[in-house]
Amino acid sequence: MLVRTHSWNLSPKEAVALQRRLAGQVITEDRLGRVRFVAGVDVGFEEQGKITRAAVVVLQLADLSLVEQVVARRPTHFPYIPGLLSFRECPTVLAALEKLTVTPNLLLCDGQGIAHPRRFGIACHLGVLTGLPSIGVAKTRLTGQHGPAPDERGGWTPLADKGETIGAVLRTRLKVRPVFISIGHRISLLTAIQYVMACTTRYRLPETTRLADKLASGSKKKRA
DNA sequence: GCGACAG
DNA sequence: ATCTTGTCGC
Repeated sequence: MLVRTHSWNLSPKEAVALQRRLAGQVITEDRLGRVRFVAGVDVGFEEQGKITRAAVVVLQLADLSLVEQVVARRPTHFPYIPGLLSFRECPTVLAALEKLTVTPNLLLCDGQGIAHPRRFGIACHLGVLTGLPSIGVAKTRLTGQHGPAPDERGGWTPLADKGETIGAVLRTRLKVRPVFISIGHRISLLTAIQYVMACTTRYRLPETTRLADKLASGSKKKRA
């Protein structure tokens, strides 16, 4: 598939300025058609961090069966700085997305969407650059406050910051720590929660994320 | 100044 | 994220 892009050779200050500008392009309401293919995106590292490895898997939403999987590797060019994660991971993820022959209708990203200091986490960045609806699925919190999430599967409580709801703390399974869901692009929070649950079967994380994670980090020499 | 801090 | 073995609990 084709993707938009921009310079990635930026200083942290320039990156922050770009986030403030691109944040204005995020669409926070449902603007997605029928969702048939859902993609999962994840990133891993090789050579002690020297190489960034991005994996994208495309599943058929109906039965969560694997339709396509691609991997891309690039030299790591930006450090990990809380709030600027996308500048470290996007270039390689975009390279992987360009290899896809099937265009997904929705992107589930590993990290935050608008639940970010400048409301522009990696899910927003990937959504805006691809033009695809996207959702941020993070394992831990970056910013915002919240109460306890309900115990039952599918239960959630708002993640708030400065008076606004920026996401949901969602219990995907009974007795497991909740995940942090937030809007990436072209989708509402309620719809995002429904798709995340639709992609989650017997584990805490959605199948898209699990398969992408396996491809991004577990194929070189780890688990048997 | 101090504490927080996606992956 | 990554470096790393066994171990506690459902």
